[in-house]
Amino acid sequence: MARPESEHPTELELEILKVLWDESPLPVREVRARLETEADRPLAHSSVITMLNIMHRKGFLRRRKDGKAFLFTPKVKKESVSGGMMGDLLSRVFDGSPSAMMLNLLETADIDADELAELRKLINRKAKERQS
Amino acid sequence: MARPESEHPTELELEILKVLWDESPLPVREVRARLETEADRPLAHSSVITMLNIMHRKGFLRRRKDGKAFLFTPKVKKESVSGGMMGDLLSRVFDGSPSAMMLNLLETADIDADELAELRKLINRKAKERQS
DNA sequence: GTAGAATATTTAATTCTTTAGATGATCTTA
DNA sequence: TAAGATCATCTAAAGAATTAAATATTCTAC
Repeated sequence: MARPESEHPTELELEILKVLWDESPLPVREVRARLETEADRPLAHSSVITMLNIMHRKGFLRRRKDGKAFLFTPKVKKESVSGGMMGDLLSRVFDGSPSAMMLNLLETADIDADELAELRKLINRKAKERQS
Repeated sequence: MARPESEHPTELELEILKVLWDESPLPVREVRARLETEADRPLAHSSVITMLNIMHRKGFLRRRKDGKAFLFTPKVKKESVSGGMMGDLLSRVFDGSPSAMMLNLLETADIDADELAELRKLINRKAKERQS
């Protein structure tokens, strides 16, 4: 009768993953500090522990005891999470059409000339790869 | 102490919006039928009403009485919702870098030669627009 | 050894999301 | 006009997400 647990990280979970992708392993205390300074998310110590444990249960993190404290490490790669979330949006919003998604990106995001050149390069590289 | 209401439609809300973007206005009964056939989402009549009313409260839908039944119409455009969700992902996952997002799309999605050509065309068109 | 610091565990409160039963109102038709 | 169909409202249940207080444990410094 309720929403099933998402396979993708939630808002806060993603913030925590970002902290740990940037550097890990980290103890709770450190994760808490960085959430405050880097993500402007000041949480109580116990809140952070709760989240970290939930994420451990979900399989997003690895947890290892170091003395009396736990150290946390991401178990999922940044690329795979991004890819999963992109794929999700691609299928749910754009009915699986990459060019529809791309078009939206071009229209919505404010992209300067350098970025456009960069994008063109990416496409050319991809086109070359395909030929092999 | 809890999660704030999202500015973007949730999973089920998006399915309902898709139905209504495809054709509207529609009465509850019709929305229900299409959710079952098109989205493989068989819900009780009252469940659909509840959702539609929530979405009305959130400002996603317009509601108008037709005889004894209500007719529902989207109040938000497909492009604006897609754009919002893309922008959200762009900032939250790719730190606002469109080319990082694009790269991910190219790597993850399985894009054929025609799609690639299409994407190149989109970029060229955008580049031309920028010059004006 | 005792006070305090640093940890983790337990518990729970709040809001959101999803689902739907029970009930009531109104219309149609036999 | 009474029964059934059709629709809305009210109510609520249960899981998910977010936050944190209260409590217990263990280490450290005096």
